[in-house]
Amino acid sequence: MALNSLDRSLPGGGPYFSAPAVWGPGGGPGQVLTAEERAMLAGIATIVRFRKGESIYEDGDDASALFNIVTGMVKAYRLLPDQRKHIVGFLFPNDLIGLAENGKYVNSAEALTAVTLYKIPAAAIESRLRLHPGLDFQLIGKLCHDLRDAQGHAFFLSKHRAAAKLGLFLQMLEIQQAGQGASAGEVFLPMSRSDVGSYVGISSEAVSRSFRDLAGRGAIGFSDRRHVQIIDRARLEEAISESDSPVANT
Amino acid sequence: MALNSLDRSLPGGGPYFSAPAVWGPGGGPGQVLTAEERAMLAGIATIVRFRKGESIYEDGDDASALFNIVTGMVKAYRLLPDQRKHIVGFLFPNDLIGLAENGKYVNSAEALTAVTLYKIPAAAIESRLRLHPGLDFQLIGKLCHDLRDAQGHAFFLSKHRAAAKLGLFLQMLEIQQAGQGASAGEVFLPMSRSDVGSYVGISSEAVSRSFRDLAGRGAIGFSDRRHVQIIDRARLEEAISESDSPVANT
DNA sequence: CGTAGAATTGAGACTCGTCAAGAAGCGTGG
DNA sequence: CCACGCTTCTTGACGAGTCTCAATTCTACG
Repeated sequence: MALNSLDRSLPGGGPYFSAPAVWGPGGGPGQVLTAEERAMLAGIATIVRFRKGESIYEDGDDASALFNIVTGMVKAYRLLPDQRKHIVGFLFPNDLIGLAENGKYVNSAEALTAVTLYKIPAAAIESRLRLHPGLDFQLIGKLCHDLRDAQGHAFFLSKHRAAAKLGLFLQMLEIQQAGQGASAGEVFLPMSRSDVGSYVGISSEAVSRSFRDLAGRGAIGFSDRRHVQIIDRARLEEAISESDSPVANT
Repeated sequence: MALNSLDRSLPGGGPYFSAPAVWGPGGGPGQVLTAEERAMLAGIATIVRFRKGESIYEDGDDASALFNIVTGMVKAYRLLPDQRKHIVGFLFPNDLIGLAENGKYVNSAEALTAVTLYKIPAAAIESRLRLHPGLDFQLIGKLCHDLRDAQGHAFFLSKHRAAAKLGLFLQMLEIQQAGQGASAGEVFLPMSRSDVGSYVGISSEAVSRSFRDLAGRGAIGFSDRRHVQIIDRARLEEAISESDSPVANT
């Protein structure tokens, strides 16, 4: 519900994504596409929708398009040799998904909620980038951002206590969702406990237990299995930094 | 020693980096800079050297330049609030380091060995990118590559057994170093046990113990604390996949 | 050659993974 | 609308693996 009270109704103005400046001093919150750039992209993009649980693309498929999320949440995962899934990230409105390597997707994406996206054909991308020099700066900025996301993910995993990982995870989701207009302190968890566990590197049972512990400490509260509210930030921070990750002095 | 028998002597032909194609079917091993592009970069780049242990740049500094490693190895880390270090990656010849956000570096870099790099002033980058449309494709490719590296890092951390993490770590280093002309099966570890532990998410003691165990199994051997050889790849693989990471079905 | 830091090794505590059972939620179909 | 069944989630008990603390050995550098 509260996921996109952002002023961005579906028939809206075309693809949209932004990211902090890379080299410049960043004279503002973020670089954004110009109106012309958006219009150009809108000309080649189409709107597609997926229901909860549907697959958007799969690992190894030919990368026919790049997607720009308008509404909803998506999980990106990679299939391990033993058929299990490793969650590499969760994606939100304005995110760009479907980056490829050598023309093939390198992971799979599935809708966690109903999702609306702009689908931008891959064939059109490269040539358009040449014509619109500003665009690739956007893309570079976006990639840098994704890179930091991945490093943040690694940071979760480097924590050893389950409660610390989940605390950071909740903080990340809250920041994301606050940016989408959700009420502060409220976090929506559309993904399963298994997905959370796979992302932060613990078992689904440990997810349950640690959520319960955090709630017991008064740091968070559940109105529903999928809706958490952050009650006491100090206690949450405390849980995150208690007996931190191993080593690291040198 | 064996780190750069690659045909790339220091007075060489200027900055050099390559990465797999992103969207195209990738008609080859990698996109590389054209001779003109390298010449152009050489015109604005200078060569700098650092001794083992010296700091190349630090988190929060103004991002004055981008660096391209010619020779040597570098560690990138982030300082945690409690003054400890979290290793975010190890970098090798041809890697690009010093990406920034809003004009500030987002992590610190330190030489693990004697290092030679091209220093490319940040001020010159943006304008040059506009003049040379091919360059940003390079950069985009590079970023995608780094992104996958970070995801690979996350993958280490998602493994729970220490031996598995170290096995993957050794494989990663071997691949890197083989590309630099090192003899196959030989891995050089210029970083401390603490650095390794911080990177793969275990304590330095666990690094010691697990290396010993891997050696005991006959998977690897040490000629020296810093020089490992991979003796039995099958056994190494075995150690990596024994009782994999937790959960992940859904 | 001596000292400071790194690496190794050992012993004990604690967390989390695994296995297993029960509860709760969701969708389907009557 | 309710009943049914399946999946997901929660909770418990046990065991394995790693962290911590601490002592010892090794290495590198002055």
